[in-house]
Amino acid sequence: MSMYTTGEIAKLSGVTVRTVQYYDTRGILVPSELSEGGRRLYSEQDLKRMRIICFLRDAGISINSIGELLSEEKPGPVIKTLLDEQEKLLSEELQERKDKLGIIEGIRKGLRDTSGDISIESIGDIAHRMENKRKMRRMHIVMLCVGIPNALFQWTSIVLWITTGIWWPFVLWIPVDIIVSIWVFAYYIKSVAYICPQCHEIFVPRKKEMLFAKHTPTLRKLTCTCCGNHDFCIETAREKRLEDKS
Amino acid sequence: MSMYTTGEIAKLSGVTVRTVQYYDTRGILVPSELSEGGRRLYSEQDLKRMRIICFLRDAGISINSIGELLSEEKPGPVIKTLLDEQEKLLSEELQERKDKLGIIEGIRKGLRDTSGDISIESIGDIAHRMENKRKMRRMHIVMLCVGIPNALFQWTSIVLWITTGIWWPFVLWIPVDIIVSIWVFAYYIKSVAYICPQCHEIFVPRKKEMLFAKHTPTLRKLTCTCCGNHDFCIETAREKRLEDKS
DNA sequence: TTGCTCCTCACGTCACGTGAGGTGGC
DNA sequence: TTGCTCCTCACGTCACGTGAGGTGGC
Repeated sequence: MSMYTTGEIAKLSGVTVRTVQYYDTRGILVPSELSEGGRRLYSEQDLKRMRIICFLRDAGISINSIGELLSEEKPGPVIKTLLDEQEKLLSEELQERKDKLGIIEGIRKGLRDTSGDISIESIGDIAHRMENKRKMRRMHIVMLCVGIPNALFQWTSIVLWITTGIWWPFVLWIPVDIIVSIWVFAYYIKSVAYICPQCHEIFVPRKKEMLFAKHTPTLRKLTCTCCGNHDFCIETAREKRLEDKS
Repeated sequence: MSMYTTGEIAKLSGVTVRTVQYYDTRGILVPSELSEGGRRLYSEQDLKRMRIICFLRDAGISINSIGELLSEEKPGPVIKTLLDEQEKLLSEELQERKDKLGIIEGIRKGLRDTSGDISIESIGDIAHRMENKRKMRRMHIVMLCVGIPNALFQWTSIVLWITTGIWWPFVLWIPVDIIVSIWVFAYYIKSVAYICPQCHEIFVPRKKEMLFAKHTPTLRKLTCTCCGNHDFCIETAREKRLEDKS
């Protein structure tokens, strides 16, 4: 029977000689013969095994796992768990790359918006704006998830009252509505801070002032706790360090 | 000015103490002070730098590249090439995961079709069938890419002849059509082999026999060059080792 | 004899994680 | 004094790649 040398096995299975040698030292594909001069000689069976190893490797399964799998008498259950684990891992890694690509897109956008020279600080600003956007989006989602069901129930109860004359669901819901509204407002107050346009400090305003201040979706007219300036301030997500102070 | 310890910097930027120490030894974030006892002390500036480092790291940029970027006076062009490279790398890695997930799906399907116990050989069979499918698909694509334009031109010239009486494009195309047809057939013959249902050997039939043999899209009635059996044989992609023999 | 292939060390990769054994600072 | 935090080695990770220096086989 003709035997294959290391180089032949490598070429036939599309790997380097070094890889074939490595699989030998790892005990995953030991040549079935050795020549007198100590050279590795592989049989047709070995080639088939090598093909299977490469196939599983192409699915991203580790050499250790392939070794265990191949030494198993009944590989059925082992391979199934292995595939499950591998699929989970790959899906996570896939999502990770997507997230990273998203960050890169964000940096690109931020750089386009940057006027003048790009400095290290401007990268920091981009990072801050992106982080802020992410946090604010999360906050808005939480508020909507609580607020919308509440509003829906309220409207439904009003419609019910008008169309059928059943009034008690509306009345019963009033205290719940008040509690939910207070919670949403408290959550909102606790989650944001403002950037003073005068001194650029990030500050947390007093709750009472915030409640009655003029505002747009992203600005609010407040008195800076740092420099005392009274003007429209940019809303931003509150950092953990500031949370202790409030 | 208050300074941060290693642990504080770590907590504020969401990494481990070990990572902060590592960035110091790598020279990427050297603490601006050391206490008398040799402990690292970080300034507010250091924290900002750390945030930028973490941000770029989250985009998957290597520590080396971040180091180079931060030591640059005008980081504009450097960051742009870095982002391009990183995007390319991530896209490749993304595709790689997708391919691996595809292989896992293929193994799953193959295992469902496997009757009886799952053995190492059955994994080999699945690998072989998948590899075969891939190669056959590639072959079919090449054939279609050549065949369809040729057929289209031929039909167009016929339509032209019938509707306007201009006959010469059709006549001129006849020799081209013959050459293309021969090439497609030669390519097809060169790309396939057949599995004998009797002896399970993969063989390459004689060209003449193949040309006139009865066939379906996946089967062809041939004489096995190994055992002489004459029956419908399964079409499969030809391996490189067999190509030399033909 | 001359290329070519193959052999075995032994070290490098990348961004940290994990002890071990010792010490600073409240 | 007692925890807690921090310090510096030093080794491990994963699947090989890359020389170096030597040798088998045509």
